[in-house]
Amino acid sequence: MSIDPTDPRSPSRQIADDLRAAIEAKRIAAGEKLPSESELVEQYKTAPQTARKAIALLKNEGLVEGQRGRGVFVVQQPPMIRVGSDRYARHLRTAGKAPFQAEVELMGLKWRQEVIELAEVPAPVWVAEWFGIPEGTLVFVRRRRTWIEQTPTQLADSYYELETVAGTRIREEDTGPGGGYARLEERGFRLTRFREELETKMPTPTEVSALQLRAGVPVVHLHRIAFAGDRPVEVFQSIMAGDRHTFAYEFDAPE
Amino acid sequence: MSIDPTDPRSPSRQIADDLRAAIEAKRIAAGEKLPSESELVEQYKTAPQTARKAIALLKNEGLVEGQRGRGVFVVQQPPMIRVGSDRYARHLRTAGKAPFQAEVELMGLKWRQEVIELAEVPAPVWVAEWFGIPEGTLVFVRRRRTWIEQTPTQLADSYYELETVAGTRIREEDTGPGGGYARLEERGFRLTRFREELETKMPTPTEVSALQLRAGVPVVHLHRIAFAGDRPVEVFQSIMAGDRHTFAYEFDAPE
DNA sequence: CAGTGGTCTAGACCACTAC
DNA sequence: TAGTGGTCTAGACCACTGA
Repeated sequence: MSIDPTDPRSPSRQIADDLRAAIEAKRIAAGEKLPSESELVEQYKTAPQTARKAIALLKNEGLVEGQRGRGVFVVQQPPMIRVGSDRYARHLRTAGKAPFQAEVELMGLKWRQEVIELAEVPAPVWVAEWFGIPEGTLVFVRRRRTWIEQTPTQLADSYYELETVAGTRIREEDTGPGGGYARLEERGFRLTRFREELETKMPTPTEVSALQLRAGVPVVHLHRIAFAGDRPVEVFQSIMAGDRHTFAYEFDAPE
Repeated sequence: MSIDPTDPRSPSRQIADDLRAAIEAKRIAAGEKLPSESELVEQYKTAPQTARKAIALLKNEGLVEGQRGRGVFVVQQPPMIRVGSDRYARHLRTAGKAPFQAEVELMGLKWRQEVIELAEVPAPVWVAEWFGIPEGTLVFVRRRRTWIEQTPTQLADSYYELETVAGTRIREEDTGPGGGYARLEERGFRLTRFREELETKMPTPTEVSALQLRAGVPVVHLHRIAFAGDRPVEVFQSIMAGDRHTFAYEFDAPE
């Protein structure tokens, strides 16, 4: 392994490509250590900063992770949580499970929610649009962070019109068995339909620390609207760690 | 604006945070130029490499884009293509539109597909699993790249069992009006159900060049299985540019 | 031709780990 | 204490843009 000066790829790129190939061919397995910076310098006869840059490229792809004083290691992919369109099944709610909880417990994992904020706030534009109310009207928001085992995985905000949640446990820390959706149904909002929209992008630094994301891990922005008949009763936004979630939808062929 | 040595954030991070704030507050609008490297060096009284690193951080977030000889510019978000669960509607196929085509033309955009490979290949593991056949059995694959206007947006592979596509136009460059699904239905496979699975990750360098991705743009891996009754007739994989697609699913509340 | 970004070289200090 | 990664400083060359 050495650098080919006639290669149009820059030296740092060549080193990165070599290492990536080694990782993909499992010559360096998940959890194993990459050659150290000084070893790369010696192997490739290059400057330390060039070796560093090669490693930086791999970090930004989410393939490797540096640990100060120890080395750079091939990332162990964390277990994926499958988020499916069948998780809103009513039978789960009547069994006292909130949608996300059901999903996670199915995989034998421990689940925890941390309530960050319960407040009345002026409705953001897109929330107001779904509710069909003027922008800035007061709405109730539940902000929370979801943990699975020891890792945060999701930042979730649920918005409700004030009269929808007046006097319900949705305004309290603990919404009770079955979660918020169970409380809505008790209030007579029979949830009939859901709409979900997904986007992906790189996280902001705030998101990186709130979700303890490694470099090179994108996030998924999930928007959900829960309908009771034609009426949107909950508008939901979630930012989820991209390396810990897959999304599955199953549907019949529309006519 | 200057660097605070007591701040726990590193200088490059402080500069990046300042610039990001300016971008988010639209003090620097989309398409506008950031201060040049030398201007940053002067403003913050720092070394050029530190300013460079700050800019590199923003690039990896997909917020800015460097243009050699011109400057660093705030990224213009490209228009998003909405990929919805209603795009498989049969009435579109009978109208001669392939699913993706219908979606895109609805937005008034021009659409083009470039066939990369038509071949019989040994089935990859996950494809074999869905078809319920031994790994390595020969299957037919259509690999193609989809362009919208002047930009590539999707790398798509469709897998079929050999007997499913024998003697059909699915094996040819041009599948004819309504696309591959229309041909399957003509053959008697009435498509009744779809399953889609989504994941997101950072692209490989190969994907970066094939999709002409900017730094800091993740990709979405979409897997789809098309069922005729209980039988999977097409297994599909697509890698899509994360900054050009949103995904929308609408479904009734399961019982 | 001056200005700008992209990359490399060279050397330094710090924080942390493992022995 | 030696080895490792993380960051900064300093200086250089090249490729490209725009006046």
